[in-house]
Amino acid sequence: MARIKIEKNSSRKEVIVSKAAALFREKGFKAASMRDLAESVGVEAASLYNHIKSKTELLHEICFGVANRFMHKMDEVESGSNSAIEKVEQLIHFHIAEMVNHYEEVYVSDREWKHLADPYLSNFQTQRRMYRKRFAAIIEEGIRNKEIKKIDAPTAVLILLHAIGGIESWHRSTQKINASNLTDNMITILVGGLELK
Amino acid sequence: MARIKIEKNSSRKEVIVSKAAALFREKGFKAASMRDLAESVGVEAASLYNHIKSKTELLHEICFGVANRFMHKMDEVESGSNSAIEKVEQLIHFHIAEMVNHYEEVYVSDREWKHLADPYLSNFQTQRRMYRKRFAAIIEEGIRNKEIKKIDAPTAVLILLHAIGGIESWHRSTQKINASNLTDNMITILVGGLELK
DNA sequence: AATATTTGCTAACATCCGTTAGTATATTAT
DNA sequence: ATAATATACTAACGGATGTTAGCAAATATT
Repeated sequence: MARIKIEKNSSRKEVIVSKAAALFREKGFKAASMRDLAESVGVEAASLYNHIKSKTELLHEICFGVANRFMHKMDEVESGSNSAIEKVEQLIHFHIAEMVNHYEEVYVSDREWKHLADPYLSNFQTQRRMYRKRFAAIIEEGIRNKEIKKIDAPTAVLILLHAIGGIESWHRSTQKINASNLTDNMITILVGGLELK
Repeated sequence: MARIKIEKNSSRKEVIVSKAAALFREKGFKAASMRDLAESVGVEAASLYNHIKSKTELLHEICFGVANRFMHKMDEVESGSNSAIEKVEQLIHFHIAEMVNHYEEVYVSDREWKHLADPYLSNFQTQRRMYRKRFAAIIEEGIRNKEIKKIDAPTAVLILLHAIGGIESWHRSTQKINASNLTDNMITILVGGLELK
């Protein structure tokens, strides 16, 4: 009889969530079937339901796991006493690190949250909006302090977040450029701009 | 008997493709059903098949329509005699204009192309790869000319494309900032960077 | 060793999906 | 007006999907 293998400090549910993240990333939430997931876990589809309530619960776990980590980091950055530019750089660093260390979950949380069901959906959207507002507030602080150019802060936030979220293509060909180089490049471009002055 | 209303110079198929783009954007390709589409067109599901071959064909039409427009613009920009920075700005302008004028199609082409079936899938991926290479070549030209900083050109391209592709949130609240302001902001940030020097 | 609990399996369900067949009706061409 | 074509409808198909019920085996607890 097949059995879900667990590592130390991890439940069978966590194994399933992790495999689900990989599958949802590859195929999309809707296109990934519970039978696909079962195969990737090494078990029959029905057996999954001894550990989880529903397919949607898997998406909850993934999305809110990611969102909570970002919120936590935002608390930390906000309460620090660095300059606005430094705070922005801290956040960019964190986003890239999350993208590298929890690629599947972050990707799914970014692209598949639409398939959450209420009340999780509205909850998630609210959290996301909050996060962006707090990010924008940091940029506005930088503008007041004359560290940052006079730009539309919410737009800048969207640009930053989507620029970072789009490293998926890089992730596929890992050897081409490593994470540290990538981070340097991103911060150079986003903070310093393309133009050589 | 219901009948698909057409405007001047547009076939019924084009109406369906256009409605499909809106639906695929809203729900995702897999989650959008042909019965949903039929309802939005104002007709029974089976009737759609008098005009199209399959659901996937709708995705082809959308994705390659968008891809062709970008390729065409790239031809035009490449053959011009502007500086590299100017070429980059031309392309950014075009991307934003496309995002504003053909929002649903561009969005779907960006996020749902995974659900294309071969040989369309590989065809699309190749075209996309080509486009990015040509974009990167312009940036590398700018680096050689000392117009642009020494950065990793493919990374810069990904950043630019994803930054622009992420204006979806802006599009939802149209009144907040208009297209021209947005474009200015984006070019300022992406070309000039955040930092005030 | 005996019992209780966890975990997995097979089988099946109701529902939704894309699509086709066959037919009726509206429009266009003759 | 008649014929030909384009368009829409109803009905139904085969298959995939998420999930449940009921039972068997493995593991943990006593």
